[in-house]
Amino acid sequence: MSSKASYHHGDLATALVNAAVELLEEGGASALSLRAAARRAGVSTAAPYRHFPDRGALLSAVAAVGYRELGASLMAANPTPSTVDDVADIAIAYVRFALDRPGLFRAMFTEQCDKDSPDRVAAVAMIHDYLHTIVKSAVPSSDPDSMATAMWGLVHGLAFLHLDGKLDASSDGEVADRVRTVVAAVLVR
Amino acid sequence: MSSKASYHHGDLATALVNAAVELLEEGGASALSLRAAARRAGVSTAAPYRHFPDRGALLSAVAAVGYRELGASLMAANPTPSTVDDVADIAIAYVRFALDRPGLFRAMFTEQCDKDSPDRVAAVAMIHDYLHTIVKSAVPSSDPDSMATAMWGLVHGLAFLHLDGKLDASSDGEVADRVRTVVAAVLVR
DNA sequence: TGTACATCAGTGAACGCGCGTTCACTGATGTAC
DNA sequence: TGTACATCAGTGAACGCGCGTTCACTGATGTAC
Repeated sequence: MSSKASYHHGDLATALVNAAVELLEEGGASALSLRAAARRAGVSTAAPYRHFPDRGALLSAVAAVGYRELGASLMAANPTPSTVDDVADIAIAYVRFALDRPGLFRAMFTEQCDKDSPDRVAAVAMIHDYLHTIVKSAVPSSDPDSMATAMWGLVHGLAFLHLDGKLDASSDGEVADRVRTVVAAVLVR
Repeated sequence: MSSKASYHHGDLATALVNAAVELLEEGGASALSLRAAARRAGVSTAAPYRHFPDRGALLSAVAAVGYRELGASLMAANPTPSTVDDVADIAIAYVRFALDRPGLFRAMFTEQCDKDSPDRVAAVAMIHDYLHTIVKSAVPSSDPDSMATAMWGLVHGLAFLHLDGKLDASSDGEVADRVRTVVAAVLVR
């Protein structure tokens, strides 16, 4: 943001995280390295170590950003869900996020999870609680906790199966239809 | 098997795949390399290239083995499922496979899928069909296709959420209970 | 049954690569007086 | 307002590493006659 081409960067930590997210989106999970992020941020190889103790710390920061953005996507899809169809909107948004930003999505879930990072834990909890609230309000059930976990498992699994080519993801519309149908099959009773 | 310590190995291709699976199970997805597999098979760095054109080919072979073993685990869990509880047995077996062999499971799903490998495609289809048959016979539904996809998505998602620490996987018994409860919440109607 | 030879499956050395991380350093910043 | 100095955030060169892949090679195998 502050485009001062000075010796001091200004906000290298943020710039590195942004760079890392871009790398993830362009080149997949394997494209993320401290060196590549530094390169993209226009800074020397050693500079990141002023802000992150090691590679894992950068990765945690990136994952935290990912969780926040996933949360925002879900809420944007349908701010006040009250029917099964509303819930399906959110399910579709979850799968879409994975397909639109596969590198980021994989980094969030596939890499080792350091329990240490409070940012990360909080972000995960937020998503879980959100799904919980939604399911509770839109899907009356005798066991809403299990229903919420089922919902998370279901959308998460559908996301990965599409991402990994086990379910056809070539048409956005078909993916959306499939997710909606599947969610309906499970929730409508 | 043929323990001839000769110049010619006998069945290097198989030995390399086995070595790769072991590496995956011991060190996770990052531990799999052509060089490491060669090392473990007791063979020179260049030898694998007599049997696999490149790293990806080895990976595909490994994935194919994984699919076959996953299929076997599912069938062993409950050969003739006819009730929702029987289906839950199979769901538990799916999640357990992921937790018991995380490296292999990740390699099967997380790595790039070359559509070329017929072994791989066939193995995936087999699992899909199997779940399909099970769900159809044990869970009457107006839309059995969607129900089968839901089932796959659900168990796949639960597997990854446990694997990545989003759901507590520290107790085998609790995991099994959770999976059973969630499956019941979705299937019982 | 014995020998010549093509083929196959290994060897080992080398290539270039990008990586994470450390080091002594230096330029910029901001605070105390 | 001006200056001395501590602190902070960079630099750039270097370390050792394991990787995928290629190369010219050689030992073992099996087939034709």
